[in-house]
Amino acid sequence: MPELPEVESLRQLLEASLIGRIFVTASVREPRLRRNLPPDFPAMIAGRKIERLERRAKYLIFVLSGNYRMLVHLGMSGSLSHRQGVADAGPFNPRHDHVRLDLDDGSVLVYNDPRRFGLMELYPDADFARAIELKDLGPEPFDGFTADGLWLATRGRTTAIKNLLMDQRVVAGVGNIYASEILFRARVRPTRRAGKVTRSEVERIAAITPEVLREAIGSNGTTFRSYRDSNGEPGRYATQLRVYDRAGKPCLICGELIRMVVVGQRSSFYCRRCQK
DNA sequence: AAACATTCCTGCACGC
DNA sequence: TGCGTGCAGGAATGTT
Repeated sequence: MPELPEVESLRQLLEASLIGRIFVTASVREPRLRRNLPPDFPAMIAGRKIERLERRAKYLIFVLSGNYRMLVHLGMSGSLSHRQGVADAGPFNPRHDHVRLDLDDGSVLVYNDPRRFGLMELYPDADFARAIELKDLGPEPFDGFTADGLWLATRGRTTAIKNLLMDQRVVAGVGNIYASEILFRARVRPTRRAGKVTRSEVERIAAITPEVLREAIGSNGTTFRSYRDSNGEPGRYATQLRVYDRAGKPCLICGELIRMVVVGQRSSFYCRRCQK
């Protein structure tokens, strides 16, 4: 499901209702996620209070009492829903509700992920700093991502600029949908060799990246197919997408028909007149 | 029925 | 040769 805007929207929503809550019990119906959930997962999380909810790239971080953290990634198809009261916690989807976390106020947090590309992991704080999931991540788009950094990352590179924008070591949180959106607004074709992108284009990309993500967060993200927030509401940004999934439709700027091209095995969309 | 909001791993080519 | 890096492709998986 999620790129940065969807995860951040989820974080904000969950934060409102989850801070101060305590995990009472946990049940694991299907431990086989990207990595297997360990058998002691329920025992390790029980009794811990949620002190803060943070986000890094596309990861959600539950800061727990007793110096523990829970890292959650939603992969392609994951979702977290927070349901008030056990009574309306069901009916659970028997196949894809993999983890159920019961809280001290009777509410329930459910992790659902059909394709199971996602991740849930508990770390003692001491190990968290070195968590392999986080250690190679680049700067956050709103904090530390600069034109200079992107310029350096592109020099001498022959891969397409869109691949680089989706490389989590270059900037953390941009995925397939927003990469197309960002490059459309920066007027750079997704297929351009990264090393051939000019300094002024790099500056446009670096400036527009946080703008697009910020706007998407403001709309609670994009619901293209299945993403729902923790209340089951779809994101509203889908109606504001300018090129993604618009192949064959007129460019909103010039009317030229939007093209679809595969870059790095992912569908990419662009306007051949507006984007060089 | 091909395509998919992600990440990780492999193998090959190239340069030192 | 051996090692490091960049890049492309594939795999994990269930739905629509």
